[in-house]
Amino acid sequence: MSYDPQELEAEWRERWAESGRYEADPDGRDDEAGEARRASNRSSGDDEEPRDATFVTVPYPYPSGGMHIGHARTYTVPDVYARYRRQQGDNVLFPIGWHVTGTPIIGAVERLKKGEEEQLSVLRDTYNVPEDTLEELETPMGFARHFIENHYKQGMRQLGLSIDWRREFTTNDERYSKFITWQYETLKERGLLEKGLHPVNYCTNEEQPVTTHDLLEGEDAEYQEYTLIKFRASQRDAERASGDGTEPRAEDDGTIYPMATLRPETVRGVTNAYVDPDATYARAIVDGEEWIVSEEATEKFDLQARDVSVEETFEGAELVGEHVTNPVTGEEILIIPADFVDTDNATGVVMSVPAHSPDDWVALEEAKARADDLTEYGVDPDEVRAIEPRAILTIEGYGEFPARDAVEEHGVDSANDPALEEATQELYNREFHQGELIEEYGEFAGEVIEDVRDELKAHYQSQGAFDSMYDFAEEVVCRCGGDVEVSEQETWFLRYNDEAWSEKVLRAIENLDAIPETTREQYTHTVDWLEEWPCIRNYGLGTRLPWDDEFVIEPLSDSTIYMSYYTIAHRLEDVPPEAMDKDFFDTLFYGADAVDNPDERALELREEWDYWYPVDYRCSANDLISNHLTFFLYHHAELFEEEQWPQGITSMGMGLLEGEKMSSSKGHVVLPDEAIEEYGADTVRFFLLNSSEPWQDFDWRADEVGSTRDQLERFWNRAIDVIEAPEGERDLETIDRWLLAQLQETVRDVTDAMERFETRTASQHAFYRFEEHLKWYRRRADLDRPGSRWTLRTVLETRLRLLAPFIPFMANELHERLTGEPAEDVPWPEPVPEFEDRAVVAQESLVEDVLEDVRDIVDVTDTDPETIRLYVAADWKRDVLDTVIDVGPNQGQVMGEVMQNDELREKGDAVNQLVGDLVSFVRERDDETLATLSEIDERAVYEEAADFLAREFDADVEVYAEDGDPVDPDGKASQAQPFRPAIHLE
RNA sequence: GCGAGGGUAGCCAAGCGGUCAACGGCGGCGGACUCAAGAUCCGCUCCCGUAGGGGUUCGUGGGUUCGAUUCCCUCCCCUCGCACCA
Repeated sequence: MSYDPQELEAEWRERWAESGRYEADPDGRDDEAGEARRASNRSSGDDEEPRDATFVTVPYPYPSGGMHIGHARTYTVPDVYARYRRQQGDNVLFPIGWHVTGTPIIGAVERLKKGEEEQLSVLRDTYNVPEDTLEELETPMGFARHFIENHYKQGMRQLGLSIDWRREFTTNDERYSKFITWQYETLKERGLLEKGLHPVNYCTNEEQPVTTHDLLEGEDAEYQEYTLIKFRASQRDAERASGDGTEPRAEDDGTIYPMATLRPETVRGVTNAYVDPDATYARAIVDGEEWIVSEEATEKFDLQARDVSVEETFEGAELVGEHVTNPVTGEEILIIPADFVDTDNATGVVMSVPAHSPDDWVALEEAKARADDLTEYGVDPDEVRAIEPRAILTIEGYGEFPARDAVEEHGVDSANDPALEEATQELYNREFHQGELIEEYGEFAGEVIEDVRDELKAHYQSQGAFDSMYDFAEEVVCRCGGDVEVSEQETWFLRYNDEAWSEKVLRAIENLDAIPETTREQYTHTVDWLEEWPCIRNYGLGTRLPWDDEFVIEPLSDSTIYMSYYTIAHRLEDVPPEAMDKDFFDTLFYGADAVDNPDERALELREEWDYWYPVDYRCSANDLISNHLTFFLYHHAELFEEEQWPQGITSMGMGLLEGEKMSSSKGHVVLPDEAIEEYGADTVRFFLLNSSEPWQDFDWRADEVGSTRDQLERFWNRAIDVIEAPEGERDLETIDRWLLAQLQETVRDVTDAMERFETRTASQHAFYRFEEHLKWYRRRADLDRPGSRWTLRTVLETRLRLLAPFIPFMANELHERLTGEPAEDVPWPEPVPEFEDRAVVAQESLVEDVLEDVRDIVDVTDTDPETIRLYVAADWKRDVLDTVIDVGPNQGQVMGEVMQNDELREKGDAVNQLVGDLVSFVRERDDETLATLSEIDERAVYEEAADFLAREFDADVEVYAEDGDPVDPDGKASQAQPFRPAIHLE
């Protein structure tokens, strides 16, 4: 009966689907499927004891594309745990749903409808969507449905995931929306939602907010908050202007020239300003003040919720030569022209801090060099040449003007030198972390920038000297071709920085089983820096904001407590959506007393919710810790009682394909159904769970998957041999007991590992490590003996149960053939005390040691011995060992003790040497091992193994006692030490 | 920069104070079986070695210890997250 995974797996899938094997209902709430199942389930069939409810979840898939092998692991990890807990006797619920909220699916559909080549290629080539099906994908839910049904669901079924399919839903379902509506109404009522302004990426062409996915250029661009330093027009210019007849720009000192910087602390180092003389600037009334900024900037301010009216526009050249006053120092500075000014960046009026900015240093040098040319703008060249850098901080390792040092050190020779960028980066960094402000900064003097920047900024902001704006550092373009700017929009926020709320979450984190443990700190850290979260969007699939249906609740905000929805999702058919109002859910989650007139149906559902909740384990991904998983904790902490808070979260690593990141757009993915077709589902599962622990990254390498498949096939063939051989009887020899002892150890190791989600360790022990034991056993034992056959059957049965969570198809099939029942229907193994035997394990390792030593000698001497003589150490040596064990591994003390004995004293140096060796021997072993060893009759062990060794080396094997007057041609016998026999080959 | 994780033999990867030249897998080499190939089984796979031995190793440089791959510190390098994106 050869291994045919396709056929075998198809049968089991069929069987599971037909019997509703994984449909889980609360004990006591029986349906027919549950009855039938329990009747066939030995572990929980007759005894009355209720099973523990275990609830495992995994983030519902987002079907904006197909499923790949990385997803396969994500969903198989909880499946393995679910299967394990079922064998442990638990009632286990593992449900799944579909997340369609937000814009990615809509975006994908749009791109498809536009006929974008890249999108078509992903659909056609990566995900094998048939040409005539493409049309069905042209609506968002049509698109989602396709991937749900043809990819995810199919992949999950093929993998053998033990999902209760009755409970699936999408987040666009009417009833689900009712549930989310309840959630947000409740949060609003509790004051955890807040309305406010928030910066978003905004397409100026489409006139709407856009997501990262919508961007053509600048996908990685992040907007920054610039500080605006509000320089004011100087009186002097007004006078001068009226004197010489040119149009005065600054009629009075109320006109403001906002200059943007990311380093507000440099305000005291500004020596001059730059404008682009050829660009267009504007005089605008901004929030009631008169501002001079670039024309582009007026649009930005308008988008950023400021009240802007442009009074007039003019050339930048008109600003050149004017003077403005520093709002902090009161100093006047000169505006000069520069071609490097980008008017589309921030305000288009640039301040210059030559002492601390290599860019500005170089620019000033160049400005001075061409000062004479500036007369054409009416600028006095001497005034330009008189501009001196002004230092505002001190930093170790630099002179008065750090920018000059940086420029010199990096050998920057012009404004276009690439080294300038490097010099700037380095200096900005160092100044930020090490620079100390000079005395003029008063309360901030002597402080390191890093510590006071925010405070300093707030200080001047409150005085009206500073303001702020958002802008990108690079150009950002929408897929529609439109310019993307930062806009401030009215939005609703979840107040994740609310102190009382955060406190509760921190408590939830404390009590959480965070796997691996190192993630706990990441949760705490996230809670610490999390601010308000804008929880709505202007468009997308999902639930409308209950009190303003212009907005949709965004994906990370409608997926925080949906695990509770699984508990009732399959029983809502008879509840009309309109009945699912606030009272309904209050009753469901808070009980009959929570409302005046509790809905009977809700009360009934409440029992099931209560039965399954809390979530025992959520298996998720590392990169979701800082948002989804923390939000999940937030909402549970607020909306549910502490007993219903999540018990555990397992964070998973990501997947690589042949050492590289997977990418569906490049077609660099492996689809589960292709992999399953090629290798079988058991192989795919086993590879995914065995090649690394869940939280580590894994690497799908085809040749290793292939070799995993070979290993499983070999396992299958051996198992079939055992199953088909006569049963044998329990008539055990030492080597059988040795194998059974190893089996108990394995059961223990595997169980411990499973409890900690260590799927790699567990499957390694159950499979590979035990294969090593079997390898040895096959060499050592006579496999035709009835006792051996009994042993091999026992071992196989236990291992199949241990492996059933990993390779359920094969393990169930083989177990059923062996015992008449599938492995999943019998209990998880426990160590059998009768077979635990440290002594037999220790003895066997002596045999392994001797085998290895003899082989070493054979190799080194390149001989083929006819006779192998083993000499077991003399009794007195054993006595010395006992002394070392008694006294402890201390050379001096042991010698003192040993020298009391006249006989030993006579042996002199030999004893000293022996004690030295035995001291390290003892030091390297724990007490239990030593105790086990001291019970062993070493000579008997070798005598029993003599036949085996003779077979291995095709030689005669003689065992002697060193002190029994042995045949000793080369005088080797005296080399014997306890547990290390002397060896002679001839 | 901040937070987290990691750097182990040709590759992947375990070990996390002594039993470690370091589990296991892949690849490579040799042998058995076979007409042959595949599969399977056995052995070898840092260097040296005609007796089970010796030498040098676990990113770098220090330190703690009788003893460190394992603990502490320095530095270098890599990966992930840092938000309104699922």
